[in-house]
Amino acid sequence: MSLRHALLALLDAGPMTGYELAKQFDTSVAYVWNAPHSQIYPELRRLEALGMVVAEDLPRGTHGVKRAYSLTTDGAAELVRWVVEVETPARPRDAAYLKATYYEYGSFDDARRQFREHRDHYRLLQDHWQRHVTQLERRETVLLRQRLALADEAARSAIAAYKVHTYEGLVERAKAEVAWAERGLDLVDRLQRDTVVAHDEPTARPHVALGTTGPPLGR
Amino acid sequence: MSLRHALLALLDAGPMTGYELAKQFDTSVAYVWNAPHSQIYPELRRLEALGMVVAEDLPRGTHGVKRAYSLTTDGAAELVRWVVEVETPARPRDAAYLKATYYEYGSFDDARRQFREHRDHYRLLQDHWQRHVTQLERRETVLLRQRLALADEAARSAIAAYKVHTYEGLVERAKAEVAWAERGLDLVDRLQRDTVVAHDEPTARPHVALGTTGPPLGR
DNA sequence: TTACTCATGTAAGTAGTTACATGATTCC
DNA sequence: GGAATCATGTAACTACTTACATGAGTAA
Repeated sequence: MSLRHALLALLDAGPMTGYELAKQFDTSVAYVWNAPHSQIYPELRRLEALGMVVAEDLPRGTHGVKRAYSLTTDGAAELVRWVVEVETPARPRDAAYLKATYYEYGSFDDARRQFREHRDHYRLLQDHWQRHVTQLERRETVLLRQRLALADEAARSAIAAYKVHTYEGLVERAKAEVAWAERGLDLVDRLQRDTVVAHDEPTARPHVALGTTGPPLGR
Repeated sequence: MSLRHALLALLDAGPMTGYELAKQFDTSVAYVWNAPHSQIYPELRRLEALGMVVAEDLPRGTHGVKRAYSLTTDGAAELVRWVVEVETPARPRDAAYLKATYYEYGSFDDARRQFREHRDHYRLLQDHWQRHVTQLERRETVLLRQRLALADEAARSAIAAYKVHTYEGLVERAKAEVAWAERGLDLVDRLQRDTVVAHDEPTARPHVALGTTGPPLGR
């Protein structure tokens, strides 16, 4: 249940509305944890019911109202509890790698397309993450500044350093994915050189048991 | 919806019962995609209803029956369609990295514990994946042998090579995670050297807005 | 007879996705 | 007046988790 804790952590930088929180999930936090507003608003209501945040109704314009949420001591305690807690890691579930295991069902060109998409995707992510590292190092992000302004002198370097370390790790991860995809492209070239299969023909076909054409009942 | 396709791919090696499929998810496939039997049995029934697999009732012992599933042509077509399709990558959702962004809420010792757990976890995974690579290279896994036996001469090297490449990628990934955790441990040492904070004291504390101790209404 | 593996399910709950829905404010 | 942004929700659905439930077969 990390959405909850991501929200609590964001609110530690200061009161925010659901809309502002959702924007954070679209920008800075987005590349570590992603959540749509349809998940955020109900979760804020739950956190409020649990006493972990309090909402203040703020006027906007003449008729409008918005709700700014802030951390309570209970919310702060839950945030600390979560950070200290050692969780059992989530079970692996990687659609791209699962699929890569079965690229032989497509043609060499199909495999190449997949690897290229993978490479391009992680190049973009690498760029995003790298940018974020730079911003953190220069203390350019609003959220980090707010956190640093509220923090003890002694804590400041650690607050920034952990964030930099995390995003640097993500940059390394992205680089590894790009390298994997590039090695994949080389592999496809090698496989094709060693075979007579046309570049746009499936390399292998699934094996269907005889007489199992599926029920003629229609589906 | 990769569970479906993982099942179809596994069934391409030959007919299997739900139980046998679940075992595959506990062993070989487990470190790429994981699914409990409570998810597998209903999905097999759905695939049957869609005509993508057919079930055969096999006797076991004197009274027992078991259902062995095999691919239909529709199932095989769906498998190929999935492999060729380019999917939009899943939104990032990494609980460990999200938490690492906020290690300052714990003590230096807490951060060290987290990094050590991370390192140890990925060392184990690296080992599992490395073993699997070796087994694939030696053609020792049952599933791979069955696939190779059914396949064209020309396709054989590709079938094995894609799998080896995938698991080698996972090994690299695990190494990167171990390295990240080790750099994290170094970082904690450096941070501690530069500070007066005791090793078991929180580095920073969440900032609670004044007067927001939570509703006294109880929760 | 006891313990283990084989075998197949259901049920309740949580988390996440996608789409629908509405209205105010601000800036051009 | 219209478009973009601010702002807050609901509803239906899918995927996954955890726990409950049951029973046959096999080997010590």
